[in-house]
Amino acid sequence: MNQPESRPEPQDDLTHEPASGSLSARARAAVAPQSPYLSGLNPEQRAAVEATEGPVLVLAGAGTGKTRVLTTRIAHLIATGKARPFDILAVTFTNKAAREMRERVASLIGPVAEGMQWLGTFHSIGTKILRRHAELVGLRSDFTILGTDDQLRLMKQVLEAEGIDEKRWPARQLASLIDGWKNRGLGPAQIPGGEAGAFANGKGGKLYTAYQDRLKVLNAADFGDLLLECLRLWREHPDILQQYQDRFRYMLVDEYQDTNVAQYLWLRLLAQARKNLCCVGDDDQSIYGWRGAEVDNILRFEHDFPGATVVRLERNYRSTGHILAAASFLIAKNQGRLGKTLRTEDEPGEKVTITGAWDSEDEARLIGEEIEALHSKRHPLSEIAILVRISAQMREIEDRLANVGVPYRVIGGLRFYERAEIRDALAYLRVVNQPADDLAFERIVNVPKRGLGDATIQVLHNHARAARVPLTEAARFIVETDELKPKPRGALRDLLISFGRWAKLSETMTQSEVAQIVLEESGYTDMWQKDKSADAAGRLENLKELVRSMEEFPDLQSFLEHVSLVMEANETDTTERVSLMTLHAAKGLEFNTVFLPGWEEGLFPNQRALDESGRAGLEEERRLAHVGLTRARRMAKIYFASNRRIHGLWNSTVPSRFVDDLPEASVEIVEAPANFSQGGFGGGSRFDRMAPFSGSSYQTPGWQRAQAHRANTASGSGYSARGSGDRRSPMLIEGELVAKSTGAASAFSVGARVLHSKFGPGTVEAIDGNKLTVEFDKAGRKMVLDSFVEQLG
DNA sequence: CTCTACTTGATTTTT
DNA sequence: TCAAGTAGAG
Repeated sequence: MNQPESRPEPQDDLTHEPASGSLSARARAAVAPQSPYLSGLNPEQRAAVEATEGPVLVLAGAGTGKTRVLTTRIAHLIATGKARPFDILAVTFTNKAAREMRERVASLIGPVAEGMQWLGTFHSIGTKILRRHAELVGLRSDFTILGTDDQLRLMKQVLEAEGIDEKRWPARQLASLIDGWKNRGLGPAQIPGGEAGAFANGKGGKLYTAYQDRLKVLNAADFGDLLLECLRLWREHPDILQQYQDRFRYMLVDEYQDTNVAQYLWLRLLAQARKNLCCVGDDDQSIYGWRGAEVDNILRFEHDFPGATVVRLERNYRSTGHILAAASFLIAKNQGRLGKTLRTEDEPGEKVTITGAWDSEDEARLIGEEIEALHSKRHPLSEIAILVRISAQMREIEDRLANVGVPYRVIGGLRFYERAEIRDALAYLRVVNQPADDLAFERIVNVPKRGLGDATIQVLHNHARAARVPLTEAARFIVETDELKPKPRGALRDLLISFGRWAKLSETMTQSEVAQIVLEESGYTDMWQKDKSADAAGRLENLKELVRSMEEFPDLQSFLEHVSLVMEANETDTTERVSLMTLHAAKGLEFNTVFLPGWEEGLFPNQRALDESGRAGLEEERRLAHVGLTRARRMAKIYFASNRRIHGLWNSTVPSRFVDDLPEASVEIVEAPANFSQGGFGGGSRFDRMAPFSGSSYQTPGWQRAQAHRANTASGSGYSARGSGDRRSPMLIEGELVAKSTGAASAFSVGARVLHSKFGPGTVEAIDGNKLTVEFDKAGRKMVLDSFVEQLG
């Protein structure tokens, strides 16, 4: 929700039966035939919009007008009188998507869209429902929504109370375990026997129960609860479920491939009665399996909802031919998919380019130069994006862009409300608003430093637990005793007095005035003003922004609600900048030109994804590659580096297998310009003469070998340019290695002892073509090209 | 209680 | 490499 909870709702909300035969409805239906909103749709889109009754699955490939279908469908339901705005449940994953949907519906049907009170994220709608029936799930209607940091703090308390060593069994791990259960819709009583014992010698289940109990005591819910408790509510109170089934005459879900089991169950319960459920998604863009999303939900749809209408949107309106061909060819390698074939009527356009760099620094340099060139040809910087697999790749690119003076902006990272200063400020306000909010109190009791450290907190906890009262109350008691030393005792008393005073103020002043005063008097603003680190100024700015934004809300309560679910940085920055973000953050966006660095085995596909999830992991990585490519409208530029520093060590790398998954006809290999400025040999000097890419197939082993060779040349000259003491002449190495890797199979065998020029001696563990997995004595396990090592002995 | 020196370990992230 | 989080001194 992007508006405060106080929006007026019709009183008859849950009981009034919509009169589908009413005069007004019939009148609106009569207008429908002219419906201008349908005119621009292609036949498939139109089918998806007009199939209003029964279950509908819209498989919407990238750039096929998914949002358009969704919003037009809503407009259609309303305009034809089939539903009133508040009869429609429309769920998204992000607030941004919800906001955009609301705006676009409004642009189609006008301010009537304002009446769509059930348009929002799963979590905001879950919250709304829970607040109405909070008592039935053991909460009060003003329950607090916990962020991840509060969650972790609470988790630590639970571990401590159970006497579990937090070093051996980290709270983080418990948190992800419990999150996993919640994602699967499992309450403490429902976790499978084997899994309950997965943590702290069989205490997993017990800890989950204890955690849930603590949440209830604190009158709090974490994000998972916002859905899970709805499920419990509906299962235990079928009459309430029925109210909502009646209420939501039509249901729409965006990004259905991202739903987890809990969300699926949530939707299924609601849709059971009327079955007017329309899910829009793209199995090829499912990239959140690691946080509980079940691609299966979309693959299973027809089975779960028999008789479902399935509409495929395959006409792409975004990308040119070659880009689309590359993306489609790539994703076709995946097994577990429903299968779509994207097509475009656009021109073929430019081929997807693949550029090899010597190392990551060189890669950043090449990208920087390319951007400068585009910029000088008046390509807008705001239409350029650099999409990386992991955020660690960003630094080097940022450095380079900053160096050459290309303005950029990093998208993603911490949300506004996740920043420490915002969470701190909110914690103060939470305690003012609700003195029993232990988690908030604990967060700020010693921020800024007041001399109230672990020891004091421990005393407070003991008292609070013994007397079964909140920390603030325990504190009030303790300052009257002499249990604490004079210094902390005085500090604690002062703090309590302040909180009393602020609470009084909040009765008469507006919440932003109160916030201003609280931040001043607590010394919090002072703390950052004294801080001389680079980001202190920004933090103060954020605090100001927080206070300012509070003015829009009727009261503190509704502000806190808004902020825990919705708040984000306001992006008013309109300057021309290149966007830098992770591939995950890029989903749903599009740019004229997209740079895709780091296409190397291990990095992308990410080794860890492969290790942890095997083929499923690989396919998700491939979908990520597909998402990356389909962000581009006119140009997609892939890069790989032959050497990359990982965890501080230089690794030699091989190009990603995804490069080989691309269709040759839509791809162009670009020879990176020689890097004279670094005094190197120029990775391609010899290479150029050999012209290995002029041949027919770059997908053959021959191309692989060429890459191997290339990697060699690059590292050889690269290292000698760095003067790192490579005694052998690069040219000589080249000769050796070419000879070595020309053979069909690797010259090495598993168990062989080898020597690598960078990593030293090691043992070959596995062989995959010319790629060796070697366990190095010092450097650990690495994947290297066979051409990089010498046989020992 | 706080500050500094050290160990440790390291994707992707919305709500 | 480098950031975050912990252990021990002041």
